[in-house]
Amino acid sequence: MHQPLPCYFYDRPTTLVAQELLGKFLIRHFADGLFVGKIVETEAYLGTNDAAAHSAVGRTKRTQILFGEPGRAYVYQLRNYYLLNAVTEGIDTPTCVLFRALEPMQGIDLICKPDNLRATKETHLLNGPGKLCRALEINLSHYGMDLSCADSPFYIANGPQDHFEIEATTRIGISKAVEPLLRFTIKGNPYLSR
DNA sequence: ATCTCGATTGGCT
DNA sequence: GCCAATCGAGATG
Repeated sequence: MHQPLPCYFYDRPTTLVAQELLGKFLIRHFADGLFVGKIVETEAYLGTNDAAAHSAVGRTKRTQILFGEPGRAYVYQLRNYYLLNAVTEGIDTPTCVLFRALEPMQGIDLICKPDNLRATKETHLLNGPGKLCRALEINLSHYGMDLSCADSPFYIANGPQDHFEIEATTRIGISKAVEPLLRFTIKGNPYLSR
């Protein structure tokens, strides 16, 4: 029923993919059931021409997946947290989209683990790139995972045909390439970060 | 081996 | 709004 988006969905300009991922579903398989979250906030990282992108300095062990096939998961660690991205565009184009916030749609009881109890409000459970990975148990073991495969622990699928307005703002938490409007949100959605 | 820094978060002023 | 926690990647020696 939740059909994964094909890998060619990601093989397009990253700013477009970042906007089109809004409203899509992230499906997470847990042993106890299925969690579904709607993507409500993303950021585009444009690779070689983007000083804020990890791949701006070139190919490293950490960033190698960005140079490969679109539709894979780029996961990396920042302090105590993991952050999830989807690789976009073609081979040797090291671009990606960061998943920054989800609106829970189904299976919210599956993610109310001890680490998340402090987030008493439902709107504060998945409203940040580190928080959503913690809640969904996403970590470095998912580095390079195929986001277009229904057998993966999690993948991206179409959501409902809702109408919403996309708002573009500056990206959060970076010190280089601050100006471009590469953060995209579903305008007015209550589950956004910040 | 050592140093610097960060696509964050939570707590405090 | 400010700041510390905390730790691996990447750069440098």
